[in-house]
Amino acid sequence: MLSREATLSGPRGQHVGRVACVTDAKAPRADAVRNRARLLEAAEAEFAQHGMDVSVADIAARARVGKGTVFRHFATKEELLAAVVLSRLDVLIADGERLAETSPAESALFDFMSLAASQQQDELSVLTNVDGVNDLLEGAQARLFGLMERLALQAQIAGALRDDVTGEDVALLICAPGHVAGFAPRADPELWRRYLAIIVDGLRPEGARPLATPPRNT
Amino acid sequence: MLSREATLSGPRGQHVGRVACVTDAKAPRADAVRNRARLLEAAEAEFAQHGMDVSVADIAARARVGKGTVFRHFATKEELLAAVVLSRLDVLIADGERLAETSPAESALFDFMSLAASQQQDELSVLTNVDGVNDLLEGAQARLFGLMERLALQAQIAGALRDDVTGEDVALLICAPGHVAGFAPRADPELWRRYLAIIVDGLRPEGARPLATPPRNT
DNA sequence: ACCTGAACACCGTTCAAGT
DNA sequence: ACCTGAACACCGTTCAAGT
Repeated sequence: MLSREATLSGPRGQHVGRVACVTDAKAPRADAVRNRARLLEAAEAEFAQHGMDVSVADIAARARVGKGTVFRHFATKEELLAAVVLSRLDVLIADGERLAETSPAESALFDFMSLAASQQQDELSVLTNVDGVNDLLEGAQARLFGLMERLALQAQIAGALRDDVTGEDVALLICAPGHVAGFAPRADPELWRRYLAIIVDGLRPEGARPLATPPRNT
Repeated sequence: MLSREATLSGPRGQHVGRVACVTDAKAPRADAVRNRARLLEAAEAEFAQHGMDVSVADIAARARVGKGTVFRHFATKEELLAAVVLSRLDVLIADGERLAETSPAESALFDFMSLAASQQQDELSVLTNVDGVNDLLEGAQARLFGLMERLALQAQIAGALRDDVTGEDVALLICAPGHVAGFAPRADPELWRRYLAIIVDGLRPEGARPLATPPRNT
């Protein structure tokens, strides 16, 4: 067998950010980890409330640290947002993986779509728009797409999902309901469910008509 | 049902911005109208290229006017964007009104959705997000929703559209394909067609399942 | 090693001075 | 009436000085 990659095939790739092994780099200082955690918490709250418009000064103030500290932990304001999104995405994916095993095959996919859409996840938008160098995000995206692929296949076998769509298709479509419903000025905050239902109907095999445009990787 | 369609069926609402009638306000100076036109043209090009990130300085430079002139014509950078979007939306709506009369009843709606989505219209996002006081936008939005109501009704009578969706539903959903496809890093620029097709399948009567959440005005 | 706030650069917006 | 660029305020980011 290939023993070169033995390190990779270990039980569960724990992904602790950087590979901080025993003899590797020195551990970060205590106040550093505390400040980082505070920043993430403050940023999540502020971003949720005011969107991308909050000043980093406000976030720093809420976290009780100096402005400069923000940039010691995160290269840029966008990267801070990305970190927040990433952490939320992590728990979402974990929930999805649980669903994939516990929920009945023909509903797990749609249950997950509903769960994901419910958190107004423009997450994916951040994931792909901060674009470029950030490998953390690439990883999370890949992991999400993997999960979706699994859920999609499962649903297709159960006859609940049309055969001509991919996991990536479904993953991308998750963003639509929240985005679309956000345009209705002062509407029922549950309006997104309406559009998710319509999209799901479009994903079911019953009314499916052949798709002209191919997915990403044919 | 909204029966105020009568006002819409007039001979082309020309919409010249403000109602500049004969005895009304004095006509604007010649250089003012020229500069306004230049600004709109420059802004359209720059926004299309760099998105909301362009500096107003760049736009002013391209239009060959001073920075201050921008704010004499448009209260804010966002309002300038809104004006650009509004003008594009005007021609889109005109095209749609033509479609409503010439195209066969069962395809006019979907043809229009395709047309609208093809111009990566995040237009609506601007329409509703600049929010508040801007009455020009309210007007355009109302006009668009009116058109969609007409197209939707037509399609429903022809049996091409499920009965439980409104014109507003369809109008909002138009934004989804472009938005969603934008998340796929370097994909086929025609990918939006794929998601439009799926959404349209969800809008057809064949596979429709009852919607739990009601539309805006019941 | 990490924290901090003063300093810098940039950009949206305002305004006094011009025509 | 409208144009203009200098000036202002604000904010993301950097950095020298502290511990």
